[in-house]
Amino acid sequence: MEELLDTTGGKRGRITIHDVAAAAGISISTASKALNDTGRMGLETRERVKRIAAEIGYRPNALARGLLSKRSFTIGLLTNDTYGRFTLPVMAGISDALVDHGVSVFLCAIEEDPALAQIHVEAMLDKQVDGIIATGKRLDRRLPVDLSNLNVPVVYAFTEGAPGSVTFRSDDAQGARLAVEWLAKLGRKRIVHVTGPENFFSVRERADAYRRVAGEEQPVLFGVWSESWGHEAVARLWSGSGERPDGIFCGNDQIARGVIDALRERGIRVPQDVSVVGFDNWEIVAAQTRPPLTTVDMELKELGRQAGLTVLALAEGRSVEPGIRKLPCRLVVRQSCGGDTLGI
Amino acid sequence: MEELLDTTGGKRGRITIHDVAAAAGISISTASKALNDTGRMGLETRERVKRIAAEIGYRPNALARGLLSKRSFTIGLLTNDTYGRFTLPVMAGISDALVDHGVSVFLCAIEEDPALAQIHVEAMLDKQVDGIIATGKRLDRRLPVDLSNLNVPVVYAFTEGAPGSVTFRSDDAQGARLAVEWLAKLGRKRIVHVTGPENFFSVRERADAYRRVAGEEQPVLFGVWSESWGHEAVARLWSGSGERPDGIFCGNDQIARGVIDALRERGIRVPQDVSVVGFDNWEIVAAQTRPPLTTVDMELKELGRQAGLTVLALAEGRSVEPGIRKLPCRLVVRQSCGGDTLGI
DNA sequence: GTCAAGTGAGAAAAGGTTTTCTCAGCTGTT
DNA sequence: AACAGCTGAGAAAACCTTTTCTCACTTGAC
Repeated sequence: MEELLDTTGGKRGRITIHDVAAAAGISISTASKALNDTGRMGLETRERVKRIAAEIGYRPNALARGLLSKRSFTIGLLTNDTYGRFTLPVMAGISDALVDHGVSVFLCAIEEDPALAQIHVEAMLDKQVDGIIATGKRLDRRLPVDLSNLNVPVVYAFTEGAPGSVTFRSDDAQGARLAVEWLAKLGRKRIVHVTGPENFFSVRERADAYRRVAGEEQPVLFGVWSESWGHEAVARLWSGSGERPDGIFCGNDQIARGVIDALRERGIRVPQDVSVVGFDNWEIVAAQTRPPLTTVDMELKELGRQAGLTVLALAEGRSVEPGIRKLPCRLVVRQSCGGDTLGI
Repeated sequence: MEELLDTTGGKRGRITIHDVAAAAGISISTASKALNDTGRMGLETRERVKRIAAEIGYRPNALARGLLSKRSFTIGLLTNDTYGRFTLPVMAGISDALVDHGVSVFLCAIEEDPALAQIHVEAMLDKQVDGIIATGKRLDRRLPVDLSNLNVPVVYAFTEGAPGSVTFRSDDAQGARLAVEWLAKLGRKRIVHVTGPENFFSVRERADAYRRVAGEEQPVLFGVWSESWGHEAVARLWSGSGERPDGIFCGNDQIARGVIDALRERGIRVPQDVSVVGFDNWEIVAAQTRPPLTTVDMELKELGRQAGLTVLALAEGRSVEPGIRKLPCRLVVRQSCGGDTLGI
C-alpha cells in the first residue's frame, strides 16, 4: 500500500553509441560508420561492432539523428472525424504502409475547432514531422485549418484539399455503378436510390452515376444519413399506388439497415422480393443486418496506404504530380441482394 | 499537367534561436534565457527578445530541446482495438488532457500481432517517448507485448496491466448497479440480465452486481455480443410458460438493440410493457434504436484523461501509487426504460 | 628508393537548444 | 579607497548522431 511507483521516467543509462565505441575499443565515428554501413573499414571490424551493439542493446536515439538529418521519421494525421468511422481505416492503412519505413504517426483529433487544430499543427511542426496527412469525414469539406504554406508536405485523404495539392478520394461514381450494375445483373428492373442529403458532393456523384445506369427518369429519394430515413423512404415508396421497386440502392449502410428493417416489418422478403445494397461496408452495421448487407466498400485502408506512401515520397524530396486521385470501390457481396451463391 | 509538386519537404530556412539572437543583437544564451524566463537579465531585454521572436515567427525545435532535456513531450498509445470503439474515446481523453501540456500522441494499432507490437514499441522508444499508455478492448486480456521493463513509465487503460503498475478501468459493478437500480426505481419487478460470454471478466462482474441488486436467484442469460443473441434471448424468455420479465438489463448495446427489435416484432411495447437498458453507450447503436436506448456509459474519455495525466506525472518523476483505479460509470437516460421525463 | 594510390580509423564540426560557469561593471558600505 | 555583493550578459559544454576531413600506414609501380 505504501510502496510508491518509482518508474521515474528512468532513461538513466540509456545506451548510446559511446557505449558501443567503448565496448569495442574504437572511436564513435568508426562505430557510427560500422553500424550504418558507410565509410571505409575492415569487414571484421564492422561485424564486430555490429555484434557488440546488438549484445549491449544499443538503439540509436531518433531525436539526435533527426536533429542532424532533418528527418524525424514521424508524420501527423489530422482528422475531424470523431467517430473514427472513416479515420480508423485510413489510419490503419497509413500505419501499415509506413511502419516498414520506421515512420510513426501522431494522431490529432481536432473536431471542428480551428484553435485546437492550430495548436496541434504547431505542436507537430515543432516536433519536426516529415509531413502531414489531413483526413476527414466529408469529401467536400475542408478541415478548419490552413495547411497550404507549411514547409512540410501535406497530403489530403477523404477531405477536400488545397488547390495544387495531392488529394486521395474514393471513386463514388464507380462505386455506385458497381452497386446498380449488380442489381441489374440479378435481374432487378425497378431500382430506386435512397440516399443522404443532396448537399453532400458524394451523394450527388452517387446519384448521378445511379441515374446514368438505371435510367435518367429513375427516382432518387434524398434524405438524411439515418436508419429512420430508411424506414420513412420505404413507407413512402410503398404508400403510393405505383409500381413497387424490386431493388433499392442505399446511400449508406445505416439507411440500408432502416430499409431492410422496414421491408421485413411489411412482410416483404429480402432478397427474394427486393434486393438491397448499401454503401460504406461499415462492418458493424452491414454484418448485423438481417440478412447481412451487400454493400460498397470504399477501400479506405488502401486509400490510407497510398496517402502514407505519397507523403513519404514528398518528404524524401521525390516529386509527385498534384491532383485528385480517385481510388476504385469494391462490392462486398453478402446476402441482401441474392446472388451471393453465384461465385462472381 | 506537367508541373510537378515541389513541396520538397522544405525546412530550408527554419528559424532558429540563432536568428532571434542575431535579430536582437545578443547572444543565443541570452535569447534562450529570455524566452524561457530563466536566468538574470533586464526586463526590457527580456521583453524585446520575446517580441522579436514572435515577430520573426521563431518556434523552438522540439528535437533539439528533447535531446537535452530528456523529455520529448510525446507519448505512445498502444492498442489492439481495431474498431476503435473503445480506443477512440480513450484517445480523445488522453489528447484532451495532454494537449495543454504540449504533448503529442503516437497511435499504434497492433492488432494481436506480437511482432508488430514489438516494432511499434521499439520505434516509440527510439523516438524517446516520455511514456506509453496501453489500451485494449478487454479488461481481462493483456496486450501481446511485454511492457514491464521499459525504462519509460507505462500506464494501462481498459486492459489488464502488469503487476505493480497503474491501471485504469471502469467500475462495471457500479455501472451494473446503476442500471438495475434504475429499473427497480421505475417499478420493474422481474428483471433479467442478457449478456455476453461468461469468460469475460466484465461480464461476470456485471452479472454479480446484477444479482446482488435484483436477487441472487434471478436468471442471467450468457451468450455472445451480438444483436442476434438479443433476439434469441427474447425468444427463449418468451417461449417458456413462466412469468415474463418486465425489465431487461443487457450486457451491451448491441444485445439491447436485438432485444428491443425482437420485442417490437412480438408486439411487446418498449418501454410500456418492458424496460430495456444497455451498456456501453455506443452512440451509433444506442441512439438509433427505437426507442433510443437508456444505457450505461463507461466514461472512457474521462478514463483516457486520467491515464494521460498519470503517465505525464510519472514522466515528470512524480510518484504515483500503483494499483487498479476503478472509474464510475454514468447512466444515460433515453427512452427505452421510461422515466426519461422524470428529470432525475 | 621515391611516389601515387589506397586503406583503416580517428578528430572535429554540425545540428538547435539549455544550462552552468565566468566575467565585467556597477552600487553601496565601511 | 577598498571590497562585498549584485546585475546583466556572454562563452562553452552538454545532449547523441552523422559526416567530412585528416592522418598514418601499407601496397605496388616505376
